Amino acid sequence: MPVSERLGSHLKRAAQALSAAKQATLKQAGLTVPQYAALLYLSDNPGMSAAALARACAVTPPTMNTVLKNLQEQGLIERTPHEWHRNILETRLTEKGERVLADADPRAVRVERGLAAEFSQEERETLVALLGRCIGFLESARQAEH
Amino acid sequence: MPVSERLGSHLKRAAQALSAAKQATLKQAGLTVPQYAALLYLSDNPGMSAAALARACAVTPPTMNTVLKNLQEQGLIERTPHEWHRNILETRLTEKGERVLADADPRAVRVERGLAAEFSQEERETLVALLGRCIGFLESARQAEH
DNA sequence: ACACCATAGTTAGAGCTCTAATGATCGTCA
DNA sequence: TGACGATCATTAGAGCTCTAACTATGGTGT
Repeated sequence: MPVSERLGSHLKRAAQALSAAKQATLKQAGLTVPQYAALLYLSDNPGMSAAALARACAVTPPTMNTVLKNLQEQGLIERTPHEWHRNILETRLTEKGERVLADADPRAVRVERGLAAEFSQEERETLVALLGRCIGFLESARQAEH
Repeated sequence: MPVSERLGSHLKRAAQALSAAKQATLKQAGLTVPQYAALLYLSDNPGMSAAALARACAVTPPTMNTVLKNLQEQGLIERTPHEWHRNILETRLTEKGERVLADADPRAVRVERGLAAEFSQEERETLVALLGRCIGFLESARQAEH
C-alpha cells in the first residue's frame, strides 16, 4: 500500500506541522505545547485533579505528571491536597502562571485563527466532522484490538 | 477562544488516536510506529541515507538517528559507509529486518484500510485536500515566524 | 464487616522528539 | 589552491509519551 494513499501519513504530517508552528510561537513565552494545554484547561477549571487534566488533554496520567512537575518547578502551578478527599491533589495556577498564560495564549490563538482563516465555515465543519469520524473509528479499533 | 473551536485540537486528537491504534497493533510485531515507518521507507529505497530517511519520515536527523540506533541494536538494519562518498552511511534492511517488516506491514495496513473504509472515495479526497491545506499554511507560518 | 472495584496518584523504564552545537566531507567558485 | 557553502552525521540536553506495576483512598456489593 503506497504511503501517499495512507490517510494516516497525511494526518500525521498535519498534526506535526501544527505542533511545530505552535511550539515555535510558544517558545517565546517559555512554554511547551503540552504545558500550554495544561495551563489553558487549568485556567478554565481551577482545582481540577491531574487525572481529569490528563483526560482533558488526551494524555495518560504519567504523562500529565511529567508536565505538571515541570510546571511546578517553574512556579507556574501549585498543588494542594483536597480538604476531605485526601487522595486527590487540587491543581491551580499561581499568579506567575496566570501571567505566563496571558502572554502565551494570544500567540497560540494567533496560529489557530490563521489556520481557521484558510478555510470557509463550511470547510471547517467538514474537516472537523471527518476528523471526528477518524477518531471514532480509531478508538473503537483500538479497543477491539485487545 | 474555546478549545472545541480550535481545529488544532481535533487534528491532534485524530493523529494521536491513529498513533495509538498503530502502536497497539505494531507492538505485536515488536516495532514502534517510527521504527515501522523507517523500515517501510528503507524497504522501498535500500541504501538511502539517514538524512533522506529523516526527510521522508518528516522528523529531524537526530530523531532518525535515535530510531536507527534502536533498529540497529535489534539487528534489523545495517549501516555501511558509502563507497566513495565517505560522509554518508548507506542503510539497509537485514534479513531479519525484512522478516519483521513482513510481519508488521499487514498489521499496519489493516488499520489504514479500516480507516479508509470509513469514508467514500470523495470524502477521502476531501480530507486529504483539507489536510494538505493545513500543512501548507502551517509550514509557511512556521517559516514566517522566524 | 469485609471483599471488591473504581479512581487518583506515583514510580520505573523504554523510546521518541526537538533545538543547538560540532565535526566531517564534498562541490563550487574565486 | 583555498575559501565558502551545502549536506551528512553525531552528541548533548531537555522534555514528552507510553506501558506496566504499585500504592492509597473511597464507595459498593454481599
